[in-house]
Amino acid sequence: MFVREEILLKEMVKRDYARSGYLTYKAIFERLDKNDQKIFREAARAKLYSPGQVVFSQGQECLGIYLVQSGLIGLRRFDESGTSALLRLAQSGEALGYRSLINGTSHKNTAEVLAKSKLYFINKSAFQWLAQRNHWMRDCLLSIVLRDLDQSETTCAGLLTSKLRSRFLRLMATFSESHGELDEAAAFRIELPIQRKDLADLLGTSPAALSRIIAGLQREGGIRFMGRQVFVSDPYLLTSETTSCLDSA
Amino acid sequence: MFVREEILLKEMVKRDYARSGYLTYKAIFERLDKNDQKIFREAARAKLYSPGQVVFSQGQECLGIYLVQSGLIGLRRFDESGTSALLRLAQSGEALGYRSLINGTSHKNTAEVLAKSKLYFINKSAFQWLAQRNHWMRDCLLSIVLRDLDQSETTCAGLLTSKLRSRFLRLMATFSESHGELDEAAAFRIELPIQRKDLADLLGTSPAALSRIIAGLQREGGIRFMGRQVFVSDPYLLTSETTSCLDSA
DNA sequence: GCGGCGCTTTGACCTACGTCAAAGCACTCC
DNA sequence: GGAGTGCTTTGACGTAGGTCAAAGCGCCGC
Repeated sequence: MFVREEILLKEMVKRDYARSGYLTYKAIFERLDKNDQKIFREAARAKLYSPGQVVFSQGQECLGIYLVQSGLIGLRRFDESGTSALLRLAQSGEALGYRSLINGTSHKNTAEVLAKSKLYFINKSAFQWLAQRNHWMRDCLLSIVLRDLDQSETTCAGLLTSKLRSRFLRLMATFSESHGELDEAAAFRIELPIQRKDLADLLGTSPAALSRIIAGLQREGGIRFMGRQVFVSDPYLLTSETTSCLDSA
Repeated sequence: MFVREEILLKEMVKRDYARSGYLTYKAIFERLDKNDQKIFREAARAKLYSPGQVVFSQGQECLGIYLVQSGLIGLRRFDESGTSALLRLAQSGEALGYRSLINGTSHKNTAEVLAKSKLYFINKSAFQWLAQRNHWMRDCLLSIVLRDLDQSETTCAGLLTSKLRSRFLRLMATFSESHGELDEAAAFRIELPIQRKDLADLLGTSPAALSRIIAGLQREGGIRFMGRQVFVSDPYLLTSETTSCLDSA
């Protein structure tokens, strides 16, 4: 049992590394030639945002792309009746708004700031100029979009088949990859980047229901929640949970 | 009221037209030069499938792409515990499996035949050869994937915020675009392309629950279900329904 | 015609989750 | 310090929808 945990943790760290190696705008920037890097740099406008601010709104015309330098942005979709859901989070290295820019539509989602963030803005024409001259950028964008699509379909599948509890644990598992670290006291420590309300929106539930799920998990043991800190003493909790709870029987 | 219905129906037909004008593999084929069209034709292998057959399975290596000539294919995702969900449907004109081909991964979904279908198979190397020589194909693929991503995010948002009933009505609305027609008796007639069981899988529910939703709608009036035929006498049903039923108050 | 098979509907029951409101906490501002 | 504000948790209650099993209903082959 102990050995298996060791392996699991190494596995987690490895995945973490793989994740950071993902295609980011920085990788794209570095592939530009000197001249285009200059164009890029001159076009980029840095701006600081604080929580609650809106970067762009659903339905707005797309004026350019935003690159997340630091912080955390949430992409939210509103339906006709005004209710909304958090579709995904964008963190350091990711680009926002390029989709609408590519196919010339208005923004499909609202980008809202969840934590103090620094973004670079690059206007439409500069981006298109660069994309025009660097054909390989299309390929990069294609693989980014493919990855996003796969992620979206994965969460879709989760929503179609799994209960709240399972989805929450899976969400914790993904946070453990991006915001987790080994801990001497617990086996694993996760620093949640967002508040309960937003966690709830990400899971399509209410803060109240989420709170109960958390209380339940804590009662059962293996995991402890203190504000935004999560201590996982049984890492299998995060990976083992499947839809039908067959393994708990 | 009557006038508004007329407008709505015209609107629907217009959207239907727009939909058929979407980027399909046929459009791509027609843009190839004579020589590449020949390569394309020679590489394509036609095959007939009947309901229940599996075109390719999740986890399998991707050997090439499939083009739907006629019929209907469902893309299904299984999770670790074996439960599955129908993520989307692919009909005439659409391509399957190109995603895994582009980024060189194994298939993420299982393609299952929902209605008697004719597919063309194009092997990996022929496709890559064509894509190599025709750079604009990347752009086409990019916009196809962007559209798919938007669709996926839209259903995701629906799952996060809406109740079964609303999602079902929205599904009917999309079917009305692809499989609906004006009808002299009812205002609108939809021929559902799939059976209840699959409808349920598409909505992430059980056939039993779906059956009750249908019975309920029928009791309230404005829509009638007879097997796979749906008669909509109040087209607003399909579009008006939003999450919180504010408008029914 | 009859039985047999898969799909769909119905019924009865139960649970997960939504909703609303109150109370508990943490943080800031005065 | 105390009041105010926003987030989170808890409680009480209602309901949508899951589950299982039985019954209805085409549809096919014989």
